Amino acid sequence: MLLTTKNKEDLLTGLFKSAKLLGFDYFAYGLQLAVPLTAPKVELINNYPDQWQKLYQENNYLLIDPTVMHGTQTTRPVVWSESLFSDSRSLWEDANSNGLKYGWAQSTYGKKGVSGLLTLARSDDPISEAELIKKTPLLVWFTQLAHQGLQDVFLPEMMPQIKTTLTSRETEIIRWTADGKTSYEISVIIGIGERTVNFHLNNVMKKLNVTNKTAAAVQAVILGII
Amino acid sequence: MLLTTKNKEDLLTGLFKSAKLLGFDYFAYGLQLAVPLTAPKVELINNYPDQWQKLYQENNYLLIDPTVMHGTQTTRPVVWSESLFSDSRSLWEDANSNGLKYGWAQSTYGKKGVSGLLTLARSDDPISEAELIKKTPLLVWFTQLAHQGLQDVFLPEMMPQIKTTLTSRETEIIRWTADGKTSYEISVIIGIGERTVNFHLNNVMKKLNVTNKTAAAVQAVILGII
DNA sequence: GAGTTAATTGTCAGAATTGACAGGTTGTGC
DNA sequence: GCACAACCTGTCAATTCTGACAATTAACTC
Repeated sequence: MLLTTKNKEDLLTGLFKSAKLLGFDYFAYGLQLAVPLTAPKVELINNYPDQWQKLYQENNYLLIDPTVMHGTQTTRPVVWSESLFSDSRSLWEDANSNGLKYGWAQSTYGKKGVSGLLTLARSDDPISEAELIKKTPLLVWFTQLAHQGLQDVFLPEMMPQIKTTLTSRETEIIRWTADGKTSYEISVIIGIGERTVNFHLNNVMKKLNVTNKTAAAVQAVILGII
Repeated sequence: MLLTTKNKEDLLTGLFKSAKLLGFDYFAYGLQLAVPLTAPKVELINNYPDQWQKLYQENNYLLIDPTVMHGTQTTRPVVWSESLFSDSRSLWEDANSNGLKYGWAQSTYGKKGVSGLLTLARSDDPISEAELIKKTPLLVWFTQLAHQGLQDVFLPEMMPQIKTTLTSRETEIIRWTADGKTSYEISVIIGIGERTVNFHLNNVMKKLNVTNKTAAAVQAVILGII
């Protein structure tokens, strides 16, 4: 499996092909960021039938998808089943009628609040216990590889802030700010003018593309800068 | 191993005893919080000789301890060795002369920015490759149990904020705040008076024991409230 | 019905932040 | 020597936040 490419097309082709080799016609991956907190960005990548993709989006199935719920709770793999979808019958039935009958999903949590959910599915041939026992290690490994690869490709464009670097003074000041100190207090603590503190804070806000200290501090924490 | 007690004394006694059973005279555990960001709280628990504890603290060895450095980078276990301590000779020599010669350490990352580092050490009998192969699974398991137990006991008193719960309105408002919205903007978004937004923000700040929005939003993110 | 929790709104003064105008210093690498 | 990055400082107006004084309404539990 050659998943080391940084090229988007090649990566996706490789993933779809690998999914096929693992016995699944469909490959789907959802990448979710922690930000913005009030409406986290989500990117969906898959080779599902167009009609199903459309249905899924129109009905906002993402919000009630039990495999997504499961993935936010734990990184343990889960196999699609009648009971799993008991609280979302319409989703289950629509999926079935679009040829999505048997599936396997696992989520991953990364740094910087990034989480991913990989799903493999097919129309025929239920997933047996024996198949699971045999393939689980491969599937888990595949999940890791896919997560890594897709994150590398999609994260920079989904989260441009990720590339920001702060100078040492900026880091120092945003850290104190995150602890709740005012500009004046920080100026006393590190022995510079209050005006200078605000100057640095301003630069941090520009770099992180936000309009106030609060958002800057939160971003810095989420990005792991401080 | 009975590590299910919530009683501090019993837990420590149990841990020390278990360490002994695993072949180590000394048990040490460091618990570090993410907050305050500028001076993260640290709690050290161990049964090292008093003199060594004193030395360690006086010389601020925590800041240059290579096992600590390693633990912040990765959760892979590490065995004490001459080369590991090559950049901190005095620490290594002082440890040796206090009977701390052979050791094993592993860190763990938990939720809410909590991380722990468990160390097992002894004076005699080097840790052989064979011993490692045989004991690693046990040691890793022990680390998990110790981390869980110690976190349960020490976290509430180290991090009283952890018990805070916000009402749904408060959560909603602090989330928008963390995204950088002003009180007025939030009042428009959710359709209430600006005064009311500030009232709720005030309550959040009181609950989290901070004095401004910025610190409140950062706390909320770190605590996983939003 | 009494007590509790959550949510809402009012006013106002003092403090802090934000954005926009610039300009000067220090150290590093080519 | 010169470009460049990082750091430091100045003023000022408009906006925003913080803390302190309360008070009312709705929903739920006992």
